Parts: sequence; C-alpha cells; structure tokens
Amino acid sequence: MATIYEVSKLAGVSLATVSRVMNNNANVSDATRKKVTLAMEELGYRPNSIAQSLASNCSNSAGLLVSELKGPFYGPMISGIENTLRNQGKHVIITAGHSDAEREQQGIEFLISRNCDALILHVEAISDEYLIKLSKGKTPFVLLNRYIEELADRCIILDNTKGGYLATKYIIESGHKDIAYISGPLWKKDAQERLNGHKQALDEFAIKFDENNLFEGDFVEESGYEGFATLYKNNPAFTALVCANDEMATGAMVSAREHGIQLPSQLSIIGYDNVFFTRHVYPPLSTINYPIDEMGKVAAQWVLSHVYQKSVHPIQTLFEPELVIRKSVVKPLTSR
Amino acid sequence: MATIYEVSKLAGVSLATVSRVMNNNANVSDATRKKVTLAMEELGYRPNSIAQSLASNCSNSAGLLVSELKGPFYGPMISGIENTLRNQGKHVIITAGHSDAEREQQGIEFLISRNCDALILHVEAISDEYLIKLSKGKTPFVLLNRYIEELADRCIILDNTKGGYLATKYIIESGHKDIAYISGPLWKKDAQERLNGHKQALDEFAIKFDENNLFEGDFVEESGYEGFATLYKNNPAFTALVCANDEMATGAMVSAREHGIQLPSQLSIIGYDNVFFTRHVYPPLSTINYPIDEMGKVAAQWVLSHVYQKSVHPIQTLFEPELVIRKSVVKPLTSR
DNA sequence: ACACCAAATGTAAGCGCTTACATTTATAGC
DNA sequence: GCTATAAATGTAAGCGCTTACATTTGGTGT
Repeated sequence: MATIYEVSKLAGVSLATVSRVMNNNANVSDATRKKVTLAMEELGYRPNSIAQSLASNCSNSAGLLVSELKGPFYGPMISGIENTLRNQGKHVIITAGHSDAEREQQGIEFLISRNCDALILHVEAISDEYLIKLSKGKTPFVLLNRYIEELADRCIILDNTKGGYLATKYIIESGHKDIAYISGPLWKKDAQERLNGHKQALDEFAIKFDENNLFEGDFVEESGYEGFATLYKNNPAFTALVCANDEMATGAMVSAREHGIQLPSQLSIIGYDNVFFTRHVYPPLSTINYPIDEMGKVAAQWVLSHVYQKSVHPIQTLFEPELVIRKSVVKPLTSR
Repeated sequence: MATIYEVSKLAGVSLATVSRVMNNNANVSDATRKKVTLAMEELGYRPNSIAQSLASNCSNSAGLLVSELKGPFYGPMISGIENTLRNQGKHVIITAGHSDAEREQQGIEFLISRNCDALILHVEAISDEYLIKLSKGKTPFVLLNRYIEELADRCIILDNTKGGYLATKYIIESGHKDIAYISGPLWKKDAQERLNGHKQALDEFAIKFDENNLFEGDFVEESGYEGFATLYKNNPAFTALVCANDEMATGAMVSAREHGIQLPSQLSIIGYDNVFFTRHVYPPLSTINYPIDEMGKVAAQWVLSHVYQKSVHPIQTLFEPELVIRKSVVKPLTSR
C-alpha cells in the first residue's frame, strides 16, 4: 500500500502538502493540487484511516449500542443510523446490550475503548447516574428512547404516554369497556409510560382500572402468549386487549386462537410500535406508530452536528406517536 | 487519558515491559507484572486501540456487509456475528449493500479503507470476478450465502436446491397437483436454486411445470402480494402456492384473503427461511428452515481462526435446510 | 528598487503504541 | 567462582498520518 510519503515523493512536494490536499484544507495552489492528485491516482493511494485517526485524534466512527441486533424494532433504527452516518464517511461500530445493566456498561466501555468519536445509546437497564457521570466524560453521546432530565437536550424520545393513551382511547371509542392490558416489564420507563397512558384514557372515560386485567410481560411474543392465557383465566369476559408492543400482541393472538376465540369479532387487539409485520398478521394489527427509523436518523444527525460540525436542520427530540388503524379492532359483541 | 508512558513511569519500568504485560506476551516476571498491573489500575489506564492498531498493523475489527440492516432475515445473522466476534474483543463495522452491485462495491471499499482485518460479505449483485480479484488482495473475507467455485473454502452456504425440493415435495405429498410458485429475482443464484429444487420435486412426481404457475418476485412482501394476484388471474385453480421466501408468502396470504380465499382450507402456502414471524401469521406458516444465525456464527469463527489464529472447531460450510411443518398446508379440497 | 505581507510550501515533532535488537540479570553446571 | 545460557528488561525505531511553526515565494504599493 502506498503511503503519503511515496505520494509526496512522486509529486515532488512535502508530506504536509499532500496532507493538505487530502483534507482539502488550507491554501494549496491549483497547480500543486493537481500534481498531488495525479500522483495519488497513479499510485492508487488510499489514506490509512488508522494513522489519520491517531494523528488527528478523531476516529470517524460512532458507536451504536442497542438492546438487540435482531428483532423487528431495532433493524429500522440501525438502518437509519448507518445510512445517515455513512453518507458522511463515518462508520458505525455496533454492539448489543441485551437490556442488562452490566452488559450495557460493558458495551459502552467497549465502544469507548474503540475510540468512537460519539455514542448512540439505546440503553434500558443502566442507571441514570451512570449516564450522567458518563456525560462528564469526553465521549459525547445521544440517548434514544430514554429521557433523563439532566441530559434532556440529548434525549431523543417518543411521547410514550400519549401513545398508550391513544391506543386505549381508540379501543374505548370502539365501544369496549372491559379491557385487558399486557404491559412491558414495569421497571422499564417506556413500559410504565405506556401503561400510564392506558390508565389515563380509562380515567377519562370513567372506566376503572382493574388489576386483574393487567399482565406484566416483557415485550417478547412468548409473554404475550402467556399473558393472554393468564388474563383469560382471571377474567374471560374482556372484549379488548391492548398490548404494550406488537410482538406481545401477536403472541396474544395465537394464544387467543388456541382458546377458540375468533379474531377480531370476539376479541379486539391493539399493539404498539407499528413494526413491519403488523400488516401481515391476521387480522392486520391496529397499532401505534413509533417512528424509530426517523429517530435513528435524528440521532445520527445529532452526532454529525455536535461532533463533526456538519450543519444540520434543528434537531427534533420529541416525537409523536400516531394511531394506525387496521383490522384488529372492531365493535364488541354483546356477549361471547 | 493516561498513556502507556505514564504507566511505565509510575511502575518504574520501560514502555516495552508495559506493552508486554498488556499483550501478556513474552517473559515478564510476576513481580514486575504485578507492579505494572497496579500502576495501570491506579491510573485507570486504557490502551488506545487506535495506536495499537497503527503499531501492530491490526485493527481488531471485522467489516460486515449485508444487503439490508433491517428485515427479519439479517437481524439474526448480524446478531450471531457480532456476538461471536465481540466475545473475542473484536468489533464489527457494519454497512449495507442493498443488493446493488455498485453499492456493494462501495461498501467493500469503505470497509477496507477502514482497515478491517477481515470482511464478512453477504453480497448478491457484485460479480464473481470482482470477488475473485478481491481474494488476491490482502484483506481476507468469507462469503455468506454465495458459492464461487474458486473460493469454495470461504463460502458458507445453504443447500438451497434441496430446500426448494423439500418444500415442494411436502406440498405434493400433501396431495396437491396444481401448484403455483413465486420465485425470487431469478438473477440471484439462490432464487434460481430454490426454483430448481421445486422443479426437481415436480419432476420426481411426474407433475409438469407450467410457466403460467410461475411468478418472479423479488423477495419482498409486496411482490408476494402482486404475485398471488397475477397467478390467480392466470389460473384460479391452483390449490397450493410455494414461495421462495417467507416475506413473499405473507404478502401472498394477504392478497389471497382479499380474493376471498379461505386459508389454509382453500389454499395451502409454504414459505422459505423460517423467519421469526412465520409463527405468528395466520395460519402459522410452514416453511424451510434457514439456520442463518448459525451460519453467521460460523462466518465469524472463520474470521477468528483465519485472521486471529484463534482455534476453533472445524468449520462447516454447507448447511442443510429443513422442513418446518406448521399449519398453512393441508390436503386440497376437491374443488374450490 | 525596496519593504512588506499574504499565500504557498516545507520541516519536524508528535499521536500512543509494538517490536527487533541490545543489554542486563538470574540460573545452573562445572 | 566462573562461564554459558536463558530469562527479563530496556532502547529506540518505526507505524502513516496531522499540524504548529518556519521558511520561501510572489505580488503590491510607493
């Protein structure tokens, strides 16, 4: 591999000049610029990005930590981030935290040790304190789907409460009164908020919340499956089920069917996230849209603007959920 | 940030010795090893991985190029790879090629310019010639889901033909004779192979292949949707539909239902890949298992063993598809 | 023709490590 | 105790760039 040194020799200029044309920086005359460019081409020169990083103290890489690399939710987020960053010649180093405090911390340290210029973090388990402390460090970061007051300007979030409210309101307005709920793990703030939104809607329509109608799942399908079974045993009378995410909703759907329940006529179900497969389940699942790809893009732009001084539209940090109506919610039958 | 220099000063040894204990390399006495370790801890020393890379000419990173970062197929693959590599302290730089020759090439060059020690490539559009030429270069790579004879030992593949055969055989043995097929884009080898397997099964049971029963899709749901509609217009009599992947199968399912067809009683459908959501569509989709996570893991191990000299079980390059029976295939009605 | 200044270019000191080689120290055989 | 040998440690030269600073060049105005 040709080095900058060989280029400089071929072009008959100094190292510094070659470097200047590479970073098309300062004042280089057109003549020498051309000479250098030619020499580069002739040698098939590619700058060594490692050496650049060491000398410039900038690795041109952003670290991305997500809970899972698989699953329908993270894919679009990762995709949005990678795309935006790569368009600016930055690369993304990716790793997973698995919703576990220790592994999240390891992931962060791993990324920092990799000299990332910035971090994009989708962390769930790690404490606010840790993140606040981290914010004093030298590696800047944005938070996706997490709000910490002290770090508000770098939190890119969805109004989860509102989404929860919207879902349940829609269910109620469709005529349901006996409504079950499968939540996410309630130590997660977003799960809490979604549930709060649910309760808020219930309140508004003077329906009282019944603990028997609540099952705490953990955002994966299996827990939706179990959740339905448990709820149904407690109270076979509910006519609608709201789930804190789409995966649990689909899990609940298969369980419901195994209980001989007709969907959607005998049971209305609504999910949350608007993950791509919701259109394909049967009946197509009504849900709440979570613009995660868009939010990923914004996170990447935050990095671009705060770390690489690229100018960028003002950054939106609060996103609004939206009701997506498909076919899984209908008017309740008078009786089952 | 503390550097190796400060550690050496505190520990009262030379740079080289510190470096040695870091790479717990050569002969260092226990006493000095302890001194150094202590000094490191006291300073909270973290080696600068960029400097290490420059000096050692090894970036400890693998580049991963996949067609898409989102979608149900790639997630598990990425996850398997990242996991395996990260456990050995290697990181993965990820980018997408979007099944486009030019973008795939750009991706590869991008990754190489990032000094990846090795590449894991899931490329579809780029030519065999390019890859063969690339193999002469200094960055080693493995190929996922692609077979090139000259590069056979670094191709990790599924027996796609066999999978295609298995799917159709199962359909036939379930009693179907009029069978439609939605293929992937036929310029892709795996799409071809799956179709060949289909034809092979047809042959074996002396059913003649009818061009009217073939629709060329492109592996995404929309094309499954269109595919069904087109096929149905040509020949409303087929009783089974085999699809070259699960996404098209689900697309076809929604279209079928929109045509008023009862599933599975009036139409049996089988997919391919065994993507996670196949269990949740209705009826649960029978399909062919593609152990993509496992294959990703193997690709990562290839890198570990060929590039980082980690010993590893012998590497399996040919994987076998398996029939997964769920509920979307039943005996045909005598008539629709 | 001269001084003056900006633009263009060159010089060389790092960036924080690894590693070949040189040197010192310990171990053992006699 | 002395040498031969191995083990432990140190020295210093890079790795391929960037960049502060120094130097040269070429225009201007007078």
